[in-house]
Amino acid sequence: MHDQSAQDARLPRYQRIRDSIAARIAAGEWKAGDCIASEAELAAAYGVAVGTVRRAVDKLETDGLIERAHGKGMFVRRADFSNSMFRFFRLGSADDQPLAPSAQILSRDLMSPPDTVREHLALAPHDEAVRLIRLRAARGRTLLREEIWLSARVFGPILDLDVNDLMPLLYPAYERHFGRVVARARERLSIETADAEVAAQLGAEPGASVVRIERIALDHAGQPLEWRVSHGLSDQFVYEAEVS
Amino acid sequence: MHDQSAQDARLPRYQRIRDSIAARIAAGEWKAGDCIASEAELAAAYGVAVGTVRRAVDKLETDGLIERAHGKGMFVRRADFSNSMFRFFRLGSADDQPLAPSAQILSRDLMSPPDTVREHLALAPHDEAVRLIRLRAARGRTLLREEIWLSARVFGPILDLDVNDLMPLLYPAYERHFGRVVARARERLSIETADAEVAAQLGAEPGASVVRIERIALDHAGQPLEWRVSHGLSDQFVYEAEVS
DNA sequence: GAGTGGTCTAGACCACTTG
DNA sequence: AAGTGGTCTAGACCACTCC
Repeated sequence: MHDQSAQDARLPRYQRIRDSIAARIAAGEWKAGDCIASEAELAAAYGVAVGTVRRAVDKLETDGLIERAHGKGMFVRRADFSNSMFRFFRLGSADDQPLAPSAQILSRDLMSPPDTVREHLALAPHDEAVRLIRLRAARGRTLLREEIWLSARVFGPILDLDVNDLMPLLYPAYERHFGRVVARARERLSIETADAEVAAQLGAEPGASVVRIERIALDHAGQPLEWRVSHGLSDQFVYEAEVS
Repeated sequence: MHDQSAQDARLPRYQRIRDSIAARIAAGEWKAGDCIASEAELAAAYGVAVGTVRRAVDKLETDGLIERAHGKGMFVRRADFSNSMFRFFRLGSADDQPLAPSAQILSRDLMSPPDTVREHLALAPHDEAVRLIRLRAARGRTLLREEIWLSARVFGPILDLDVNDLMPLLYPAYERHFGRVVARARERLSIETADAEVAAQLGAEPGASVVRIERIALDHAGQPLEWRVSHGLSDQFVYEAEVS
């Protein structure tokens, strides 16, 4: 259990309890669909008032990790919130097939990152980085080609993990193996023409119009965890955002 | 003040208080940037415990209507839509010229809106709507072609206003002339090929790749004010968003 | 009826900002 | 020092689900 924030006395207790419960879910203590401990049990276990536990589970609920059912209990959410595929593409709208987008990791490399990556991940001058190349597909069609960068100092051991430990989703794997929780992200979209490599991997013509999505993923403290550049076919692409 | 939910005894009190405060902001009692009443004052005024007021303002904060500053107070958020152009395009990156994007209103019409517009604006079956077509340009290049729909019941007089009263920006004009404040919006992006009209107005070839931006603009109470479909040239397009 | 989450109270103490 | 929001407590009572 790599549950740093749960130990950090600077954070409020409801936050530490929230992170602890999130880590216990991530560690598999409660699996998707399971009913977790009741509010009263959690309060007793953590030695706090019920109201404090309620604040923690309030946050877990808005974060999408659990669902609460009045009179029944609190349940680990089945649909994983960190699956960005569904945020990016209109798929399975007509027939309500629960399509399972696949992920295929093409490569994992330890390398010296380009300056832009170094900057986004706040790496020191000679720090190395891990680069993953991954394809995401659904309905037998490759929709996303992702280039993912991580600090080797933190995520180095990811190179030696069994590929299945990184499936199907990466963010839960970060939490499982490294205790790092992606709390939020900033994204930047633009339109490009595909270069030869991206075009080949997406099954498109070089020069085809593709969407470029840059994403910096941050933990609850605002520290950068992951830098990602994804390219997607534009014809099925859709992106939704709340602006204020 | 049509503050139905604040009277509906079926809703919890924190919800009714939240709606009441939202309505008071929408009515102009507190304007953008203003410090609203303190938690203690609100609790006394509504005759509830401070904790109940806190739940109400928690919701207002996550809804983005107010910001809270520890030790100072709670402030009405200033939704800054003043330059949506800059949210959409990378311009003037090299030389830091504060370029002035221009706006040109091509047409203003009273018409029966298509069903999709009727739905987004929550119009009654025979309500009419106002449609504006507007071009946005910068650096001598047309970058956005906007199709803007408003309820004629609310915004009908916009047809008779001097065009200069709608310049340079529409949202401030809505507030000036109709007292309607855009508080937030939902946007939906996708990629299309330009049809003949859009291509001509953007100075592109028909079939060129363009960005389609749908936006529903809402007031503080969540009522739809404006529905807008914009098309932009994709080569200079960039879109930034915070995800959580 | 027992157990669950949902609402609400009335305080305590702390941390931050301003005068 | 006074006023603000932030955390936390220890209860009360209600509404819902399941046995």
